[in-house]
Amino acid sequence: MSIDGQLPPKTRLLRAAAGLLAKSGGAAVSTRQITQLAGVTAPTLYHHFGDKEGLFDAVVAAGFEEYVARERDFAPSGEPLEDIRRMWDQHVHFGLKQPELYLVMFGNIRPESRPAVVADAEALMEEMLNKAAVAGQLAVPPKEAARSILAANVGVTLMLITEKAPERNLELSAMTRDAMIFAVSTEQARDSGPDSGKSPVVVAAIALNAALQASHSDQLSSSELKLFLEWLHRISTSSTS
Amino acid sequence: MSIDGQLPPKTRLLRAAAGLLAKSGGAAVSTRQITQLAGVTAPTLYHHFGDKEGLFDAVVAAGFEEYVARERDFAPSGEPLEDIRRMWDQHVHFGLKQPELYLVMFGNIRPESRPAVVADAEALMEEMLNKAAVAGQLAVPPKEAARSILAANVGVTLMLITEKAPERNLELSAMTRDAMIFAVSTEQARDSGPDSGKSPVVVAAIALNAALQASHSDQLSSSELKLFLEWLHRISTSSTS
DNA sequence: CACTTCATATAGCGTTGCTATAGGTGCTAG
DNA sequence: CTAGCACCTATAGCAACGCTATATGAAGTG
Repeated sequence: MSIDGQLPPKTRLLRAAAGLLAKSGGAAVSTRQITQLAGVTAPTLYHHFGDKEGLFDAVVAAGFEEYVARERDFAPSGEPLEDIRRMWDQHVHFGLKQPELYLVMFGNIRPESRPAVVADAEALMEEMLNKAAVAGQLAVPPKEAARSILAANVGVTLMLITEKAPERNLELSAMTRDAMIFAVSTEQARDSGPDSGKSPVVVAAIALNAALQASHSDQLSSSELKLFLEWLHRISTSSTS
Repeated sequence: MSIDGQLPPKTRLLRAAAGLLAKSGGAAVSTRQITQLAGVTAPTLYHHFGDKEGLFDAVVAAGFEEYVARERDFAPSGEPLEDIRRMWDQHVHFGLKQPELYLVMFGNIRPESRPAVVADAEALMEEMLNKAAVAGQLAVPPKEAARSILAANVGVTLMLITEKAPERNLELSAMTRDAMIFAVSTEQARDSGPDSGKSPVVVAAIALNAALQASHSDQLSSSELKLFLEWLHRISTSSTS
């Protein structure tokens, strides 16, 4: 059960901590557990890492290296904004694959103390956004864009982590991702139209009715569609308000 | 320094915990600090609240009540989307004004365990988005929109909390907020290129869906309605390939 | 060999969340 | 008035925590 080999104690501590952190299911991991698994006593830990957080930072640094490395390998596509998209997805993927490690990195939030790893992640994203800016695809300063996107990215990942695996809906991520990228990009050609009005059930039903007839949606079979339209007609001719 | 008056110990514990939590600057607050300030001994705490987390949950519940109350008071403006905007801002404001309380509510993340308060906040936002959906202003199902917006909202707030107060840039919040709201709304793509945005069918279906759930129309029997809603759901979640 | 330096161990401090047990307090029943 | 009962609170202390003062061993250098 212990981590032996003739590896130096420092390495054994790192592996023990990473292993326990990965298996613990988010529960707290004590220094005693770590030192015991590493086959080492307490002072050794504090000699090498200062304190518990120092150890965790070291573990996180290793995890982040892996994260960044995968990031950079994939980087060189022609489209900077497409790279950002992939960066977002890998961020989420990393968080869901190693939730405990991710939470040590991004979930350990305290006021006025920003973990170094956040700044690193921000720098990485900013660097990529810079390319987009050079290409004239950015409508916002890269720094602000990076912070904004990263904030949303972390928020989404944290929310997905709190969900039980089977229920996870990655659509949430994709949608938020595209919203953020679209918002900072220059491709928007918005034109706020004169909208309005309230549409109660009847109006909505009428709109749907018209829209359905005009488009060839294949979400419903023809027999289903027929019955659907009949009900729709019933609703839209009723006088609810 | 102690909380006296002749208030019952349960109340004193709540106030002591809330007070310490607010002042502690994010540092951990111990049960001994709390019980001492409340002028009470340990077993009293555990008799009333079960454990430390139970106490904090109670404090959070109170804080959330305040949060929701302020929310609802401001709610009734004409424009649902404007209400969402204000909701976002109040969320951020609440987080920055009481960071410690906010972190207990939203920052205490663990895998597979979603705090009840998150679900409540999500429900509150979904409720508001429903109004927007009824008005035909939503291009996405309210549930998904709520989760997405809330995720980004929490992410931004957490990021702002980690910054030291003087450096806080609320532009980050405003920008992310508008990006998310814009993304779920129908105001985009009104003049519309080929593949920009959802088709009218989808928008109408979403609006009708929300409207039907809001007003109990009796034009359809319950079994018919069930099937009808199922089809509607199929349409409104279809991608605009 | 003496001396320094680095690395690990022994033992224990102070604090944490929590609890087994017992004692008070106020109520209703006889 | 007293007996019993349910509720609430206190005394005292356990096990686990992060961490450290101090000591011992090993390795290299003059």
